[in-house]
Formats: sequence, structure tokens, C-alpha cells
Amino acid sequence: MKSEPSVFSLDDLAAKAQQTYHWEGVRNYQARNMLRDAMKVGDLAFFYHSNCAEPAIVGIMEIVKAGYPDFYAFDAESVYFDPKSNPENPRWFMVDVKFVQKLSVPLPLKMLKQQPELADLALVRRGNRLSLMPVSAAQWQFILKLAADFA
DNA sequence: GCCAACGTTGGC
DNA sequence: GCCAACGTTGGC
Repeated sequence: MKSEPSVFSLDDLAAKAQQTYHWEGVRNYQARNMLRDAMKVGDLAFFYHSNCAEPAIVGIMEIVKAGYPDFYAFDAESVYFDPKSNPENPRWFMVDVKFVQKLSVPLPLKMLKQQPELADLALVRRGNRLSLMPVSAAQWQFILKLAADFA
């Protein structure tokens, strides 16, 4: 799950009450479908810092509330307002996430791209701008191992 | 339904 | 700040 640290960082999540927060503002249908249909309570996710000095996987989160309507879309004052979404027929969804841990070291995108084992990871595929991307069990384990090895 | 124009993302 | 890669929009 991507976030720009200048907007919302892993440390920001860790500082929240109960270290949980809602992952609002995703406005892409493919990502919406994952939020609404695929992500389940108890699932784990990597927190990725994008659009910053060193884009990197920095930590781990747990999904603590499955997909529900993104109410920011109903708020005309919000930057995430979308007049085409409404409570009767919500267009956008979000999940709640909980801080699990910070990786012992951040894993920079540059490093991830050098790993043959991660060649198929959506994050390193050319041109992928999705804000949420799937990680296979094997990729997940490999990334954890990388973090342990580089600690 | 096609596709050109335009806007956004995000690494570099 | 540049620009590649996409997604969205809207005319037709």
C-alpha cells in the first residue's frame, strides 16, 4: 500500500490512537476493487513510501476493517470529494489498517528492482502506478528475508 | 465504441 | 523539473 510520507507516513500511522487509521482517498477502480473485495481482516500489507527522496518499503500493517465506503467522497470540503459517489451508491471504498512494525531497515525501490526473485512484483514493474498492489506469499517471505539480511 | 487530448502519478 | 506510462474524458 503506497502513501506519500509528506502526506501520511508509517510514523504518522504509528502515532495514531490505537495505531489504526482508515486508508482514505484511493480513486482508482482497480485499487477500489481490491479494497472492496480482496482485502480481509487479518491480512498483512507492506507500507510503501512513494514520491519522496528514497521510495521504499518501510513497514508492515494489518487490515483491521474490511472494505467500506470512503466517506471522504461525500464531504464537499474534502480534497477526496467526489460528487458522483453517495452513501446510497458509494463509488469508493477504504479499509482500516493497524501499525504492526517498522522494518529493521527500509527496503528502497532501487534494491527491490535488483532482486530476480521480485521480478514479477507489481511494485517494480515498469509503469505501475497503482496505489495498492498484490504481493504473493513467496514475494512476501522474500522481502522479509531481505529486511532481515540487510539489518 | 474509438481514440485524441488531457490530467495524474511518481521515479529520476 | 522532466517525462514515461497510464487513466479518464468527451467528441464523434
